[in-house]
Amino acid sequence: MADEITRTPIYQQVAARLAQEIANGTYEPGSLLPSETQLMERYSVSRPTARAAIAELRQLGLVESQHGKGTFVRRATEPTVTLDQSITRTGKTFHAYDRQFQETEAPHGTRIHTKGTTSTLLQEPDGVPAFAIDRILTDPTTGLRALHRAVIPFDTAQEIPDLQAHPEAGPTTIYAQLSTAGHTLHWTDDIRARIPTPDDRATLHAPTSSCLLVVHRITHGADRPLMLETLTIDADQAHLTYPHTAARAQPRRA
Amino acid sequence: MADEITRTPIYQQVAARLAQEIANGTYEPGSLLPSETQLMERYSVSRPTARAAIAELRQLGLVESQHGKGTFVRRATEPTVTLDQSITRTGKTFHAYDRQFQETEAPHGTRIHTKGTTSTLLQEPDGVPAFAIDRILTDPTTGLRALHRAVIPFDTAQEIPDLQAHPEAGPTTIYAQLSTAGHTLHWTDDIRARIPTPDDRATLHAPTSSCLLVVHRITHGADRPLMLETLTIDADQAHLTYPHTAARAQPRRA
DNA sequence: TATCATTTGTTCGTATGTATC
DNA sequence: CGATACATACGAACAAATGAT
Repeated sequence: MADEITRTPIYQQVAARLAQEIANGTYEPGSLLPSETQLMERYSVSRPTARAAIAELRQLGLVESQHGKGTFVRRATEPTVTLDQSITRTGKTFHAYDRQFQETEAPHGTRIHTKGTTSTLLQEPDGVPAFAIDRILTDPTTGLRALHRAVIPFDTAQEIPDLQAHPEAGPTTIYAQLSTAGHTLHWTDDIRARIPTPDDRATLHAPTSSCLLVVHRITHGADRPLMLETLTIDADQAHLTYPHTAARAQPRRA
Repeated sequence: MADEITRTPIYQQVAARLAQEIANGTYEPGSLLPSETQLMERYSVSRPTARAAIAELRQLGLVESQHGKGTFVRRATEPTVTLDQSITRTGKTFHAYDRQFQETEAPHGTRIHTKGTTSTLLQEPDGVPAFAIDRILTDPTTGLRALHRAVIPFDTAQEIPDLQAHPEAGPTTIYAQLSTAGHTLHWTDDIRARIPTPDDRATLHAPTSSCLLVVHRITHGADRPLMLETLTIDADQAHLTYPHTAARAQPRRA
């Protein structure tokens, strides 16, 4: 690289140049990037440097390497699955995003004590006993997998016999139970994003995923949070939509 | 590493072990991880292997390296800034998240032709002429920076003299203008997450950021999309909240 | 089926640059 | 200035996956 003065590392210069060539179409989506050996010759760098440049592109999500085959330019991949996050009701029946998913495995319930973010979102101290029900949801048309966890404090479950007997019911079923028990429900969705752990990638079957969207949905009664749902999806494959309107401004609760 | 049989790479074994020791508190948040030289001795590996292990932890967001000082265990960092994404109005005045931000620089307007995701979200073909107004917003209490881009098709601007004269007005101002022009407004937020480019990191002043949250907000009139806003923030520092209630289920527009 | 060339993955060794204290 | 630490860069070797011969 003809750059002796600036302090930009060589591998970043190579990466930047390759990124530009991908952007302008020199290397087309789906095509093979030059092999490490070829990059060594072309840019007069060592193999570790060529590898570092490719690693940079991988981290940016521009390319994908396959052992024994080569490094491919990733196709610009817009998230395809749209998750409408609005909740609707018709009479006593609630509808939410879980309607578009199938359960591939039986839900797995455990008893936990809340802590950390869970406690914060439920506005409870740490150590409150609760049911935790984990599910793997699958979108049948695309194969997208999502992780769903529902956390139901014992306090909430105790009010409602049906809920206590079957905490592993689906969220919309629980909404209906809470509603018929006299609660006026509203929700707060809390949306974050984070890097997947290797475990996340395995359970979501998304080995190349780069970011996860995490939606915490808190179901509120009139005075306090009643349950917490957490939905985790691959941000490369799915995105969220929220239809909404302007509400009349009102004095906020403390 | 006493592992001659399994095919797990050594650097991943070291990384997994360090990750566990970080999780169980052997290495406390904020403390210094053993240096590369120490890791070489402790695990009987070479420097590149020790470095690869640390790189793995960096990618998982568990540690942060500082040139000349060492590698530190990152404090478990919950996003601190909460962006309430609801829109409220009092009379003719609209309020949105932009109320909690300051503009550090003057907005930068250009004329563009829509393409790609922008066209899709505006439900227009590619090549439609539009104003694009870019802003850098700053939360004064925390220093969080956010990127904001408003895309206003000429079709929308032409209806409204004030808007055409000053397309660089803030979103809530534009909502008011559209509303007084007779439009009944509603919004659809489209939420995605992606890895930051080096440019993103620079403009957001978030060199260690791992994921970005991207919110596309489409302002709809009665029949068609009127404008598109895009808000980009560091997911490590901020999260979004959407308060909502169950709407009556209604037949959907095609 | 077996072999071989190609390609990426892993691991070692070593040297130099540069930031920090 | 020197010691320590991470960053960059080169060279070399072998392993493992892939596809073609």
